[in-house]
Amino acid sequence: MSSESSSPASTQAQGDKPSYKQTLNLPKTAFPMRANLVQNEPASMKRWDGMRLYDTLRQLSADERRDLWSFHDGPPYANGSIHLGHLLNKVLKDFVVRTRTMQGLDVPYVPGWDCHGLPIEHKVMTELVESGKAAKLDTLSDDDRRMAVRRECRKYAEKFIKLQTGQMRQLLTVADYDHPYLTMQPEYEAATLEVFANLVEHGLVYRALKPVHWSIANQTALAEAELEYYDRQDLSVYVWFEVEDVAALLKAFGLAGKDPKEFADLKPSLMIWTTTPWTLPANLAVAVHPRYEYVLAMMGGRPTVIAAELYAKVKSLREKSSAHGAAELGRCKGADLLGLTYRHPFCNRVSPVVSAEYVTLEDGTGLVHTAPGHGAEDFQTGHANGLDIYCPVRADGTYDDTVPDWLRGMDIWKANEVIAKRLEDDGAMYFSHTFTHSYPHDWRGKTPVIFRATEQWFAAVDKPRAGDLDLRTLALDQTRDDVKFYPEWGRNRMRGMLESRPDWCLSRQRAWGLPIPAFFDADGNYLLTRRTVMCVAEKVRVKGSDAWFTMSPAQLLEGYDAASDPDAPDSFKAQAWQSVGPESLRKSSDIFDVWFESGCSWHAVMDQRGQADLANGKPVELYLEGSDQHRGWFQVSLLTALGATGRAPFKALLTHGFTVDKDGKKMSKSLGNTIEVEDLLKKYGADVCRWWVASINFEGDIKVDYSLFDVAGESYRKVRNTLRFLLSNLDDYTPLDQRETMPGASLDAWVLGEYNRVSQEVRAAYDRYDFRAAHSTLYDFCNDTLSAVYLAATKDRLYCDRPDSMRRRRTQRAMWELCDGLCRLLAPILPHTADEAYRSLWKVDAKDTSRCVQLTTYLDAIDVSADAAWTKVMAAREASQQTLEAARAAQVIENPLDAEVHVQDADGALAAFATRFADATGDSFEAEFADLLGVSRVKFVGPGAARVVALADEPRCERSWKRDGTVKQRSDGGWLTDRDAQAVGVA
RNA sequence: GGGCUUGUAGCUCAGUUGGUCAGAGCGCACCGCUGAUAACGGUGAGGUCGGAGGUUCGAAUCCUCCCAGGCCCA
Repeated sequence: MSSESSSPASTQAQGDKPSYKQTLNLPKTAFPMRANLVQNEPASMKRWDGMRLYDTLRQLSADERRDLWSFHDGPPYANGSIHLGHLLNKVLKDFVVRTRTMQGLDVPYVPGWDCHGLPIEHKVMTELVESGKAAKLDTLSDDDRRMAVRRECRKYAEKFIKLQTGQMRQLLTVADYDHPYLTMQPEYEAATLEVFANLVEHGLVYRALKPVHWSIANQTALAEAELEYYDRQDLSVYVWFEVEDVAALLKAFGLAGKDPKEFADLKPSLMIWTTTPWTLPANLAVAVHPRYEYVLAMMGGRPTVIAAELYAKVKSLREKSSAHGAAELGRCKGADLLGLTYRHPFCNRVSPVVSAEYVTLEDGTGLVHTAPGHGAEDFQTGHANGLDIYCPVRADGTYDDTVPDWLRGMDIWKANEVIAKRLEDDGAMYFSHTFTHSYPHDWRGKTPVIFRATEQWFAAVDKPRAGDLDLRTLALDQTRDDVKFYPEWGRNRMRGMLESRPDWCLSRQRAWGLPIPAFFDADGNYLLTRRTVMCVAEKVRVKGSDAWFTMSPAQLLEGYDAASDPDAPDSFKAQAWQSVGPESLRKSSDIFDVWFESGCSWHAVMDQRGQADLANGKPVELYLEGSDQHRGWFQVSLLTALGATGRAPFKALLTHGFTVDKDGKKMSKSLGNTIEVEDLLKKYGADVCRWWVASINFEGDIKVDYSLFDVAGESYRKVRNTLRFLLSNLDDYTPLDQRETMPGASLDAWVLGEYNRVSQEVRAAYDRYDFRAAHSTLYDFCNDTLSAVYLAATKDRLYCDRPDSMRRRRTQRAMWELCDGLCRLLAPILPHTADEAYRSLWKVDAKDTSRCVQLTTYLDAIDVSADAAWTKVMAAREASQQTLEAARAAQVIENPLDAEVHVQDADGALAAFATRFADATGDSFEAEFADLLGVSRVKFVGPGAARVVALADEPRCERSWKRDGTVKQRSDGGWLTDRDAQAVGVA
């Protein structure tokens, strides 16, 4: 308009351009648009540390007598840097702690580490070997050597605990990092022994043979991780085991017509195959697969039982003729062979055919030589069939005296040939040849390893606990009825694992761990009672488990008297022993399986620190770990607690899935698809990483890719900008102590009502650990309800109204509540950003620690009652947006402020509401609706009359850019609406 | 090989007990704003719900099998 350039207003403004800009209340805030998380999060951390946030929360809880809500951290292994799984796990735990804390509960969180165990010891031993120190250690006494290794292991664990603590703190987790629990702490070790003492008392601990990997060269047991596989030449033998009960054999193959006596002269036999002939003296059974098919066929002149599928293959090893079929006498299923018996080819005994599912048809004969003392599967089969765990091989790799005399004292490797020769001579060898295969070797000595049964300590799963049910039944009962599972399918999964788990082998033959406090006398009898364990526990509580290695049996048992211990074996009570005393005892050299230690944390941490009291029926509220812990920590914790107290240590179990790459594949260093936590933190900052965690469905596999963090970053920025916009419009606002009530007809009441609903939804989602739902509800609220609707609609009044107009102040009050409430709802997920915004809201400076969102609780519901008509208003708004968009597409208008929209008000509800609105607020509802659409004017019209009218010909307010029909030239020469004229103070 | 589990638009996910359940957000495309501006607003296109059978009047939703993943065992 030509008149604009000549108006006084324009000349009063700067230079030649007309402007009312400096008369507006434009947004202003110190809260930056760009978060700069990587740079700014450390400052938040420092501030929280300075105010001792964790301790302050505990103090606050004590002062306010908050209810305790106990949460228990499962200990990660003190080895290496934290990985994505840790990030996910620790952040989820932090969500739980923070959401419950903001609810007004007392939620202490003690982080822990699993410190003992093979991975560390192995790593330390490797370093000692490489540096040449290991050889020196081997010259020391057993106790001294172990102590030396243990010292190195402790240093190693401490180093990584420190490293991981720093990394976990970078994730902005709130925890008692000054007082973590470590499974190698004396008080933890002592408490572990206390639990063990209870298990011993309840008769659940026993000693039995079990095959382990054994290094003959070092006379020590080895773990899987200590094996290295190299090629080795061995003798592969196919051996006949002559059937004892020929009649039963004939019956199994449906050959009842044959005469057993006559048939027996043909020496009908089972054909087995093995690559370790030296284990044959320990053979106690032959295993078949119950569903496979077996044939009885002539091989090498004997009626031979062999898997149907392997018959031709094995027969061709020795017999070149192709007419195999003619030699077949009968067929049956493996199940039909069960219970048959055979004579050992050179030991004087008869053994049975048993069933085993692991029998395969890839190699051998389908009939598996089973030596329960010399193989893991053999052991299980032996157990299942009540066989002895027979192991005639001594620690030095020679046979003991239970084998035939021609083998006694012989080295097992030499025995391979001797046994083969004997089988040949006796006509029991069908075929043999040397072949090369991959075979496990000792990582240190590079010598071949064998499976050898050794005495181990076990916890019985099926034995009745004194005066009670057995652990398996107890565990199944409690996981069926008493424990909650998130997600629910965890129940089924864990119960399935409980149903099939074998007895728990508690012992390991290592140095870096908690010793099993058993004593042996010269005859091999052991002393292990509740009292002896408690006696040792006292020493351990003072000196740590090193005491076991530095103290003598007499010192360790000081204060213990076998004679008065009702549980002590008679041999230890006997007069003769009493005169010799504990000094004559030998200390056990076994340590506990590390799972036993971590499985005792409910007592060692939660009981001891007063956060739970299982014996008196106060278990922990929640354990939260990856779903692998259904078999791991959850299960071992359950078993130790049931064994010691009869009760489950937790009320609920929450599991998350595992991180996979963007294609859903497992992450591994060898595939090169791993992503480092350090890199994510450096690139995105903790709050964005946490925002990402909150966005995922953690129950299943979790895809991880940088692009997903980019998305999380974008989404974070939207929320941040909403907070920023709220803050920037509150710059000139101070909340009044007394809250006025919002007129229910006002838009502000509507948005606060929406906030109340969202707040309730978010808190309910937090309650059920549905962080994803909370995340998306918060996100949608910021974007949709606030950014697109409320903030867009109120911009005009905030900028253009008189600063202290009632309408503007009312909106500012609503915005204050929104900002305050949002900060608190966001705080569990975005601790840094929420606190940054919260502090900005209160305008406290960097050093000021008087305000901290983490010390608040969620805002109570705001006392408003929005007019029910707002639902219709918002629907009409959406419909009108379509009308507007169509007009824009038809080029009726470009800028919405050039438009008057005729809004369809079919039932007159809007018009009716307009009256209530005007009465309550003193403002025009048409103008309010125009703001909701971002247009200049609105009219309510009847059905079918919705349209857009262009207002380009009407004068435009130079201040608010509206064409609301009141624009005219004012006393200062500017063209203004009535409202703007009043705001500027011109007539 | 077994137990549990996952597979819905390019991406992340909603879809209670089978019947407007084919949805949301991001991304993308187009438009607007330029007084939230390394921002903001509006509109739109996109999927035979891993595959194949089956039950049913009707299935993403129940059953069977298969394919591709994950955890734990063997």
